[in-house]
Amino acid sequence: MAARDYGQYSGITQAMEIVGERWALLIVRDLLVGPRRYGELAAGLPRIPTNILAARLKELQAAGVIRRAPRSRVIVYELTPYGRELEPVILALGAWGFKAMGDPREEQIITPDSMTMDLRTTFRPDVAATLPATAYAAHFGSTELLIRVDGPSLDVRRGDGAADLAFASGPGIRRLIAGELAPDRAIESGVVQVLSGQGNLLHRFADTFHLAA
Amino acid sequence: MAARDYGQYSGITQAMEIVGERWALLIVRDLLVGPRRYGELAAGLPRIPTNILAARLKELQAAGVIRRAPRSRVIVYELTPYGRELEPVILALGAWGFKAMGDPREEQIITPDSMTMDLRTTFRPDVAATLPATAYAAHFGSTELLIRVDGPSLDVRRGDGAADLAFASGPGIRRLIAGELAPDRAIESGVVQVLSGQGNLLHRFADTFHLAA
DNA sequence: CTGAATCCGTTGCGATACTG
DNA sequence: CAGTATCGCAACGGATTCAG
Repeated sequence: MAARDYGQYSGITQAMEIVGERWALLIVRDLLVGPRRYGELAAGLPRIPTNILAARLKELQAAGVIRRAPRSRVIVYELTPYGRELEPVILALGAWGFKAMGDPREEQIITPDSMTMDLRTTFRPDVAATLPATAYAAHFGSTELLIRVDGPSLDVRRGDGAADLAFASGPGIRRLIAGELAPDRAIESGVVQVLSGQGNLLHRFADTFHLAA
Repeated sequence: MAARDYGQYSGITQAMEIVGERWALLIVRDLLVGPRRYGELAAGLPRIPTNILAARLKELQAAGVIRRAPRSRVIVYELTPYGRELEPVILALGAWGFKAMGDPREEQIITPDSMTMDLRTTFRPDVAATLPATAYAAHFGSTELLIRVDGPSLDVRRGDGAADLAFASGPGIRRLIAGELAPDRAIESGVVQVLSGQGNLLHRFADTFHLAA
């Protein structure tokens, strides 16, 4: 820590010394979705070496950002209250990065947790509050998310369920959320495939989840 | 980039691939205060190796976060509009880290730019708007800042100037801002030394710059 | 089978020296 | 003053092995 600290006394350097190491904030991101087991974290961060994951978990624990908790016979990792206060940081960073996203590279995948946080990032509670409560079932490759919007509140969880609109999409969904692609065009061009429900509900989805440039 | 990317298609991983490298966000932090020359950046980041600074500047430029600009015969680095959009990220990170700060370690220093951003982080525009316009001259070791609060707006610049309250302080100022130390106690205990003006203006300062736990 | 620890090759970082 | 070059080391990446 002596050679790797920033030698400065300020809020940002302090934060960087705690969560500035590679992978640390991505672990926090996934834990913002919910408590996770070691293997679940490894699965959500496909390229993380197992020794690095173990090291980060220890460091984040020592810093009071996460804790190990026994949950019905197995260990899960979860954020402490202080760790949960990183949510605004993750959301701000996610919004900033979202604008720089292009088309996905070959090896880039979408995980349920990363998609969940991207949805939280782009969610507009003020807009949603003016719209009727709606449930969307979204299929991104093999990951299925049930997205429930009710007034200004958002709930995303894995799995399927009753929904007003069910659709499948690849990474092209980003262009819909970014406003680069109109909902109608998204359906016409096959970027989004409506599986059930009225296709024009995709307008509502695009209004609810949107990040202006 | 192939071995060091995160292999995921999401806003946060995209952001981390651009500004996630060591030192990158600290460079952005200092540039949020204003355009800076190479040597000024090096001086503000005392422990950064010069080759790393050069490398980061190139990477940030390539990513469209900063640009080199000629300013009256010399080159300065400045944020692009997109780079400036990192301000909410830096402020959120700074606020989070601020809460974890303890007493400074031996080698930790305070730079004018880092202190300026810490002040911006803890500035409460809503509170300031209810208070009279006030100018503070703050001396932290060898760095002098002129802090002008006028309604909900804050202006911090280096150097001295006419002020309603001039004071000197060491890193103990953090405890004042964190609310751990009352303004009166700060003066009594010598943590803050009033150089000119009415000492009770320090109350106003503590109200204006404050971060609750 | 999950949750790691170990080993080793590679890369990025830290420190210092050097150059236009 | 604004970088570039060099070198040792610590951290990372990948695979394998080990413990509960």
